Amino acid sequence: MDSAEFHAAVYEKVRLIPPGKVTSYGHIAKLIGMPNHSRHVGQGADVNPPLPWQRVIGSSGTISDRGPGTNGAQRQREELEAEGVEVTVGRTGEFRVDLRVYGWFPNSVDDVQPDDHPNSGDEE
DNA sequence: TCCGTGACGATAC
DNA sequence: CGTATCGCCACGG
Repeated sequence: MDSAEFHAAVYEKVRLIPPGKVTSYGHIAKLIGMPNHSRHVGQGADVNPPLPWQRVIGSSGTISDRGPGTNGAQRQREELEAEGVEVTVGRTGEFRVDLRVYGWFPNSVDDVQPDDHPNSGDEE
């Protein structure tokens, strides 16, 4: 698979993420059949069109910080909250989403159905 | 070719 | 929750 195909595959998955939900880079990588390319998923972020990357965060529910001076993470937080996603802020200023509530991790995009509730019966 | 680096992941402590 | 280590792979120097 070429890098172009890779990015295209990532694009298809990311655009399927429903509003009010978030997933992780690793899961996107798994969906496209490359579970070890988690880092490349994010790496292609700047070469892809304006995808809803705000819904793609780390496996721990943390939003990556692009470094000081960048308001990207802050913007993502606002975008997510606008969609109804509760974003918390740690003492070190990191943004965090509760994956137990807002996580979107279907076994495959083929498993995603309009009438389905992939997150039903959660909580623990 | 090797090395450093990176919107990552998982495990160990 | 924090740091440390290893694994993964593409890119540039």
